[in-house]
Amino acid sequence: MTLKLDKVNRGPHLSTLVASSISREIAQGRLKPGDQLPTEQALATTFGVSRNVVREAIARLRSEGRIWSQQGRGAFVADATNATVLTIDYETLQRADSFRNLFELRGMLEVQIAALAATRRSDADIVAMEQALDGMRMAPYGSVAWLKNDLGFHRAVADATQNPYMGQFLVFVSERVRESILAAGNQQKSDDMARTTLGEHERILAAIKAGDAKGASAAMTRHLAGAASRVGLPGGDAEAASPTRHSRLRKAVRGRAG
Amino acid sequence: MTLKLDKVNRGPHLSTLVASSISREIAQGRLKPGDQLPTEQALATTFGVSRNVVREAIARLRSEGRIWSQQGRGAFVADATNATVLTIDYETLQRADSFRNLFELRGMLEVQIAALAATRRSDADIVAMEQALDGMRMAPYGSVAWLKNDLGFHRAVADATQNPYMGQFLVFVSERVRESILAAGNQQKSDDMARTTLGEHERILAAIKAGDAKGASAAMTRHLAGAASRVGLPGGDAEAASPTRHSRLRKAVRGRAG
DNA sequence: TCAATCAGGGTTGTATGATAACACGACAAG
DNA sequence: CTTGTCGTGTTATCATACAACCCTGATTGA
Repeated sequence: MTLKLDKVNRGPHLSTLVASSISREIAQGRLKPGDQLPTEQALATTFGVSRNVVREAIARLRSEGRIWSQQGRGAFVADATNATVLTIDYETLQRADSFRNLFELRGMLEVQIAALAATRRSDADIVAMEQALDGMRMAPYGSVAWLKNDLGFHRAVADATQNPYMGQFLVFVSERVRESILAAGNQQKSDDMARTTLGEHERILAAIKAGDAKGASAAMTRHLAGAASRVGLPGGDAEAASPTRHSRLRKAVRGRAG
Repeated sequence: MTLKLDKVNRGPHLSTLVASSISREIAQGRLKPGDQLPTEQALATTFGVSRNVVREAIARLRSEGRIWSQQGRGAFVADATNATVLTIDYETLQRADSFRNLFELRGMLEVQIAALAATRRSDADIVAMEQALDGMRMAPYGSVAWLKNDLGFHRAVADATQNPYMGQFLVFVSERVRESILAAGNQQKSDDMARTTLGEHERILAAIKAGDAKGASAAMTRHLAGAASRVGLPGGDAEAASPTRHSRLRKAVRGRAG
């Protein structure tokens, strides 16, 4: 509760600043689970805002499961596991290792998603992937349309698992990865990259189309390694999360609908 | 915008009801991305609440990335990919296939997390796992303390990957799995289950301790298959997400090897 | 003594009105 | 056609008031 908000800072809403400020107090342990927050009035005066703004901030934290409040008593910090939403604040996203870690997590998900998609994909899923691929072919590399279709392809692969949470999680992680790339700001593009990336996508699609789970995850692993190197990351990390290292244990998974 | 809130309903906050109501409008497609929401005043009158309540609801939706607003213009529905937080509402959680899908996602994460943990774990990570295991041994099966230490063990494994997002995601998914179990309400417990579960954990720990990535993921796969059957799910589902999909191996494992 | 009741202050939940900041179109002046 | 101004509508914020509720402690009654 030390931060005094500066009115000159007129970027985000005041309630956002208050919320992230309280959030930081919790994350850094100055407010522990079970602790009672200062009263809304007290928060309003310490932050130099109206009680209304404080209430909007608290409503936000409450919806995230970070705090809970009871009329007549006050607001209290909730247990960490009570968090009902998963959020990565921009501050964390900017840390140097954030990109690497997020990329690793995404690789973990995506390599297995590709394998599962190969065994479960429907014809409609294939069509969605091909449409996204066409969208990438027509857009310039790195453009908004390109990125949109790139994400759309990966989303289509995830949806082919017939598990809606796969797509939800993958898109979330992928968006965070993209943001952390922007935060780092180190990216160069070339026509060669476009061709390479498209080829990687095509190989993924071919494997999924053929119902080849092993081939799909392998193609995805290669794609992620390539993507890693394209944004200046040693490609070995994506592979560490891939099942390729357990290849002896795996068998070719029988395809379903041909 | 058809719902008229009933004041008699005094469970959650009014802002929560308004937020979920608008949220539903978006989810069901009656409000599409780019659409402008009614003015705060209009929402207030249609919902029969004060403008203050509407603002708290909007603050919440804005923090979730579902809408964005600009002073002097209005509030607009954001693109689906703009979601800055990952949230699974209780309504979705109650659906019959939710548990199965979440369990599959968790398995995907956890099996690879186990392998990665085996190659990266520090001594402190091992200590944390052993502490959680001790906590499980002393608590009655299914008790709050037991569940807490169970989650603690899996969290310790995830933290052993030295990637903070692993634990963050795993805990989030695990909590949703637990909630969906509670929503389904089908669980029976026995002392035998406690012993079996503990044994599964011990084998995971042993493999991680030995730095055996292959063994760790295999042990985790077995554990998840066992956990699935304990909550009345065909164990094959967890296996579908694991890289050790191998029916012969599974047969050999059945009946507590090692 | 002990238990029940009640009054009071403090806190959150909600309502209401007002003002500032901003966006946008209409409209007149050049 | 361009530009500047103004009026209107909307969000962002402030300030105040009241209702609902919790907690505590005093009062009361047995």
